[in-house]
Amino acid sequence: MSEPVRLESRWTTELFPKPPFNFDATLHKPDHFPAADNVWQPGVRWQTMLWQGKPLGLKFEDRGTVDEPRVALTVWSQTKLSQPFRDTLLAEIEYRYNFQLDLAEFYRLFAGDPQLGPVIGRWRGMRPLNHNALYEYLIIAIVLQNAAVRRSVSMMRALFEHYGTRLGYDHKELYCFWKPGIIDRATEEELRALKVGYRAKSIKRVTEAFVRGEVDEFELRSKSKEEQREALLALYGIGPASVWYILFDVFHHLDAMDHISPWEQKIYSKLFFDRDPDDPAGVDELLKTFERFGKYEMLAVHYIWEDLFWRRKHEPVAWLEKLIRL
DNA sequence: CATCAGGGCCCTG
DNA sequence: CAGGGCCCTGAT
Repeated sequence: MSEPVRLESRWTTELFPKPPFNFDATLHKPDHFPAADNVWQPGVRWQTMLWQGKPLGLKFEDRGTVDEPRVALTVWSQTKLSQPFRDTLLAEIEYRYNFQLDLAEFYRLFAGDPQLGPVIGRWRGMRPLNHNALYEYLIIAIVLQNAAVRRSVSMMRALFEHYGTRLGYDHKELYCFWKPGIIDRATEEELRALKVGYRAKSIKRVTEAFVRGEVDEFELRSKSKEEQREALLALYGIGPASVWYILFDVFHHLDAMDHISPWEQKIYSKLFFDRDPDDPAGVDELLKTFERFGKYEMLAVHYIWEDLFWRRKHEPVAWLEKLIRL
């Protein structure tokens, strides 16, 4: 394997998320599969990022408290970053990481909810976030389709190893996403050799749409949820399940709870109705119970879901283990 | 060893 | 609008 690209230039700044802010529960989601572009340990997250064509190595460090948040951000790069570049980078990070999200109303409305209230108590300051650009997230979504965790992990690793850029910074080596043009020049057969199966076609077609400039992530941000949904569904290989993830994670629609796949149905059914996963509550019944969370439907589900996976991180949750199949 | 279903999606009828 | 097929892989 060739030498990684060493990032020698370094710049440090500080970020001030809106309180309350829970660093670990925001920067690490225990239900996400591990990938070669990031590492987390309590209080620190290393994450690569491709911004305006430049591969960057980011390091976020918790330097505050839930009520007085302060995050040190160090950015490694190949060459010194200009002030305008730094400004757009910080604005992008603020957007993706949801640092200014105001959780006050959500907490006020649901602190007394018998199920959500205690979860909010445990995870005050947790917010949803997305580290990736839309294109990158679409690739992740494709790799998740019709595959269990282990397979998704191996497909993602193969893609990084073949098309990504290995970066060395802060004594870590991590992969950075590729520019769409790289995969646009690869053939479908070449992708299939990475054991992504029929997803090769979707990866090619989605990449092609970006290379042709048919998708503009920044323009989409200002569109309505329905317009975003329509634009995403128009992409080959992107269906309702992937769109549901993207509307919440990438476009921050806190109410986007409209899709329940069979394995998730079993888990929700146990969580919300304490039903045996082998005899789960119906999708309609589940969607109906989520309605009580109104415009925060998906945020509420996110809280309850993450609470479960954090619990699992500390001690195995017997009924859950057979449902997630590593 | 063989067969099968899966943390979707597309396409066909 | 229901249902078959698709790459692979692990489970049976």
